[in-house]
Amino acid sequence: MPELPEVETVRRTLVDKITGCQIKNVDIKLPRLIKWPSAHEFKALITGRTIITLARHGKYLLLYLDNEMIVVIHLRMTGRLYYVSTADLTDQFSRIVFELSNGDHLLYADTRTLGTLYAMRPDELWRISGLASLGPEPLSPEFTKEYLAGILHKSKGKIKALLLNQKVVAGLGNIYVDEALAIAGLHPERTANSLNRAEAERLYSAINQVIADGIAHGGTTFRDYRDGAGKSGSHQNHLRVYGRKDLHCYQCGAQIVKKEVAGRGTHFCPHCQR
DNA sequence: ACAGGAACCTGATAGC
DNA sequence: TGCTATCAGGTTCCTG
Repeated sequence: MPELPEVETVRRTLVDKITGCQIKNVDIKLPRLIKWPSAHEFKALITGRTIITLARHGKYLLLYLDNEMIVVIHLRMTGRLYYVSTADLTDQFSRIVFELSNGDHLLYADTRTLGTLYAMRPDELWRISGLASLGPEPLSPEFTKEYLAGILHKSKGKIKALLLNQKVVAGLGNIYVDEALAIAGLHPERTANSLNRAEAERLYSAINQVIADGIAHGGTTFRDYRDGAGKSGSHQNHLRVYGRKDLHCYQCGAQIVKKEVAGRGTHFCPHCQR
């Protein structure tokens, strides 16, 4: 479900509400979601601690506590993290409930239960391989045209697969990759090293643009995604190709194609993207 | 290096 | 109406 713009929106809509709150208790309804340490230790480590801040790296959320511990959360496909004010705990997919000392709750809900949670000190974060190996973030100083061009040049795989790789760029997922390729006018099955300089620069700009737009619109809600206040995003109203199979391309009128590429449902305009 | 498939899960929806 | 197949915003692991 959530890609960088969705996870960042969750962070922004949550950080001010929970900073300074003490975690009075943790109700772990589904212990197997806790990947490190044991669910029992997880609960002991964070109960009674105060939340310092909420950060994000790629698609990971990092909840900093006042005892040097960091609760790391990955929402995977259907995870949702949101603030519930009046003990309104009616979510049927509620999996982990953080009870706050002010009487409110920070709720982790997850339909497919693929999400993962950890509690670690900063020097233990290397254990989360996906977090430790993240590439640069779009819109960051580390993500430069030269960096992307260099990666493209030495990669022989399909451009779609490359962009889904979190080691290459942190935070892109299936929706935003399709959208970035649409904006750049590039076919998802192009080999990465076949892009010329101008195409690489178009792709670079498209990635930054689509991520910035996604954040500005509060993320894309197709089904499950909600922000930290339980609200939907609106970027689904701005998508060019994703979810538009057989509909007409806004630019040329051709029918949008959906095809499996790199193991994922992939949408593109066969006329505009080459 | 890379491709493809399976695995981890549950539920909505499309099709018959 | 009801049953079945397919698909889903992600990541990791295994095989070829």
